[in-house]
Amino acid sequence: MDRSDDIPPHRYDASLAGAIEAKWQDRWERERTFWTPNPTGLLTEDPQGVADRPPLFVLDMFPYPSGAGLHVGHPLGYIATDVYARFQRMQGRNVLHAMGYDAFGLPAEQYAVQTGQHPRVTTEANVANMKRQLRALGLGHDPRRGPATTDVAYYRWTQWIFLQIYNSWYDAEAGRARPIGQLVEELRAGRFATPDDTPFDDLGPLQQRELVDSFRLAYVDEAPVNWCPGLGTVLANEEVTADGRSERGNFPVYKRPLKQWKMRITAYADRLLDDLDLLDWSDSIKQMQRNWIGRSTGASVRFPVDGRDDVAIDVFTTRPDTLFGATYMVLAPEHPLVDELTATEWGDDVVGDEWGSDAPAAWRGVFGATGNPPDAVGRYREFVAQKSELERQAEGREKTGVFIGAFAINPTTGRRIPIFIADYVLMGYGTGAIMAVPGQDERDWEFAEEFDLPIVRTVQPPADFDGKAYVGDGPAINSDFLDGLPVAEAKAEMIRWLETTGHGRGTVTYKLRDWLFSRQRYWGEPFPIVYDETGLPVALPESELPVELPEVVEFEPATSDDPDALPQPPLARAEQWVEVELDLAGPAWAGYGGGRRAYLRETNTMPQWAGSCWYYLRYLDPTNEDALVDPAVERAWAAGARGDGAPKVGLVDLYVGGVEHAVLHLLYARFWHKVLYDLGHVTTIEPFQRLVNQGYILAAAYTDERGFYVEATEVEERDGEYLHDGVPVTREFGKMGKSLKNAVAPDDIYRDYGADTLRLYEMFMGPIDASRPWNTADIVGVHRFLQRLWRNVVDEETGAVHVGEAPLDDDTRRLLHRTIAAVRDDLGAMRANTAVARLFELNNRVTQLVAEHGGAPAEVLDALVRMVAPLAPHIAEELWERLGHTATIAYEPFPDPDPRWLVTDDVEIPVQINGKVRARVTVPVGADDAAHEAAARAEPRIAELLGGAEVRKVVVVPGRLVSFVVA
RNA sequence: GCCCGAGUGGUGGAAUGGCAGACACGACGGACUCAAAAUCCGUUGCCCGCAAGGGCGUGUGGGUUCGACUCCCACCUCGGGCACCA
Repeated sequence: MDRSDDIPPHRYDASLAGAIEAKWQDRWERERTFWTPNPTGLLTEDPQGVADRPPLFVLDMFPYPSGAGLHVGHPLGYIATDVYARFQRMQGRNVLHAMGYDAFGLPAEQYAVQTGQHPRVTTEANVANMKRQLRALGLGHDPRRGPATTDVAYYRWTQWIFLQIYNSWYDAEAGRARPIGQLVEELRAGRFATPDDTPFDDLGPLQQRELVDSFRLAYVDEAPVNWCPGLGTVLANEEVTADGRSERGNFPVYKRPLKQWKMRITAYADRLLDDLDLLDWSDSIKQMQRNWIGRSTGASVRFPVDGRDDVAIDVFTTRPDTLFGATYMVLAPEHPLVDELTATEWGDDVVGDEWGSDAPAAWRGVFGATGNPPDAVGRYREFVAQKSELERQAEGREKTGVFIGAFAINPTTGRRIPIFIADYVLMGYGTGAIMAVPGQDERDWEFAEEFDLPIVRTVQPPADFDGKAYVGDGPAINSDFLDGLPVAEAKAEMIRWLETTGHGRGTVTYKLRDWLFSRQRYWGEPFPIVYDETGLPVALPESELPVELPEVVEFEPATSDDPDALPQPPLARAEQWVEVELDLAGPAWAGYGGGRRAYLRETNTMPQWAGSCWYYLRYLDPTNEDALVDPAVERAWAAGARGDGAPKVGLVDLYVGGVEHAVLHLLYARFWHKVLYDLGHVTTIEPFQRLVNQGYILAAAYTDERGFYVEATEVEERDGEYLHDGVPVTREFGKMGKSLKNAVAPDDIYRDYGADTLRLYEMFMGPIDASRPWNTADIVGVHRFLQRLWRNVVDEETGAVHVGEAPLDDDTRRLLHRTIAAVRDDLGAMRANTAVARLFELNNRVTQLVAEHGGAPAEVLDALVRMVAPLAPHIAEELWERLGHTATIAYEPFPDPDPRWLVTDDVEIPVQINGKVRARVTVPVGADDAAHEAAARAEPRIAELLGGAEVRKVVVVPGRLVSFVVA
């Protein structure tokens, strides 16, 4: 017999779910259900009448529109925010929720390289496919507010923001960015040093420009950068892995000095660090940002060079208290002073090319075995340059280096101490030079042992200490005026001494480096920058925006295996675009511009992070052609309060996304937001008030005996063994995706169960911030719930609605109101998993009532359907309509619990004897302690167990428990 | 090495000082059925016991408390971040 004949015609199965879902998605679109009104501008239309409600901005980290489409891991966060946003709409908020696309970037470009098809074509096709997949989930987004970063109308404003940053400088004294014009005023007023102390207006135009450019928040710098020939582009520090490879593609990365754009994020280090305290983010993410910024407090100390009064070496140390124990110095191999200290000629003397009679052979080591100091330095630098980052790792911490023939003077002891170069000192941190204190630093100890250098303890280790360098606390020794002081006090005292004597001062250093901002790619935002005949950059005026990407034949930068290959951006090949004649009126102080002249365009493009740094701002006012965002619109959405009622400092109320952006996107976006704040374009000091990092969806992945992944869908389980084509394979769990061949497409789940089931399953799997393994077999549980819910309203055979047939008994009423209270709490706190469990319980009760009475009380069904609406909106809309309502349920009030039904007359509590539960008794609510104890003692089993024993103590927690302690 | 986070039934998980295992999957048993599917009902942490009942139990070991999955100390395992950062 054909099975389908047996299925009742009105059963909630995948095909009915599909029909219901399509119906409501169409209707939401047609009725503009999720259009969110702005107070002014082009988006004031208010079809749902919610403009006066308190605002709430809910945001997802927007997706990259990949050609592979979505798998069920992607929408986890989108469903969570949708549930939250829908819940808040039912709580009376005007909710802004939308979805754009982060569409610049490598994959589209690489695909274009392979196929010759323009990246815009594939990008747009991918965006369309992803929109279709997301629409099928029933996400309540305002469809007008989701730009793609590749839209010219969007990246015009990315370029505009770049100009704002370029035309700003950081006034450290004021603690904020200011327009570049105000810098010129300050320079004229003599606030900052000028070359040779020449008054600013007496400097030549070129010198003026160079001086001003050196202050800008976006600047061109020639410095060692991460050059990745395999990708043909340079990369930010954040995009390079610990083993010196590109995060994308895993190609080797080399440090090369190249002229590149940078952004002065380091100017904001303190604010980026300190303002974390104002944000509702997880401690782990805050900690990751703190570590990345890496603020260390200590001192900078100036060491004179022996025999040279024209040079001194500045070091940074976090342990100024150990200065008496500094027995040698180390410079980074590429430190600029090295050449000078080993120069064969300076002044009238010739000293630097001799080892000197007091240099033991051990100091010269293998690199200085023959020849003079310049030879040794040259050999060592060559040795270091050859080492890839990977080799450095593999060698571990083995110390290498060489004495350079010069000595410095320890300012506390007056003793001559030798100067070394070694690659354990990094040019990029602090001053690129250290004072070495082997007694209190493990690395210095190892180096001192290797090169037979003196070791002086300046902190007394405990008696039982048998290690080498002692890094703990203790009284200072061998340190003259510091002796006896604990570390913290000794630090403070030494800083006082340094500042009094002029040998140094207290100071702060950061691990954070300026952000490398240019890439040699095609598919990114062009810079609004041209170069004149001086080779210095000139910013285009706003009227020249947008600078559109030129058409090119080849999209690929030159890639290479050769670490010495040079970057060749694809835009450089668009010669007609690069060479441009413009009439640019420059500022008077710089003396350029005026009349049509030839310029060359910048051929680098911006990194993918540029567009994602500010997209949330554009969601506010996506069609505004006159401003990034209308100030009145920005103010309106910034006006909300935090959950606890305190004013918020971050614009976005709730931001949900993956933890992988902890130090990339989230740091860059905070930086841009703060610049925009300083310049008066936004009114909040932070972009994201509350951040939730959703976990990953994991899935079983299988490897064959060679270690290769096999298609997870083709693996069968037999007697606890996993077989692929009959061959045993090994199971592991990993993040769902293409690379592990374990992706599950949402389209398959829609087809078998419907989108509401998928939404509910993803929410029910576990807490939002935990990773959870996907298990298709578990989906039937939530699908059955929806079937039962459906059947509790609609007769499967006739399609008729049956409600009101059952009386509403007190137990059910109590369960109803307890459920309302719990679900409301859970959804407000983004604990959808437990909210779903509560709804299961209530629905199971309703199912019993329907079985007994042929229908459920209308009051219960009404509340149940409202509570289900945020989680499974399509079925809720359909049931709501069948229950006789005409308007969408999306803005219906979420049910309120009736406090009278949250309390009961009696409560059953446990009775413990010596901490073990021995019985339960029922006591009236509000009974006093004595009544509790009496009820407990009256319970036969307790009476028996207490028997003649001596009760030493009775603990009563009214309404919770009674606990006897017996001897 | 340093800094976070996690460890609870066969499985996903719930409980944040007060009845451990809510809810769900799976499994087992039953009703319906010629049969199966679907649906509905029941049982389901482990051990002893016919039962009443008892013992054990939240990674390991200790501690605080009348009472600990929850707080404290030490350790183990797994996951994440950083890593010669002076």
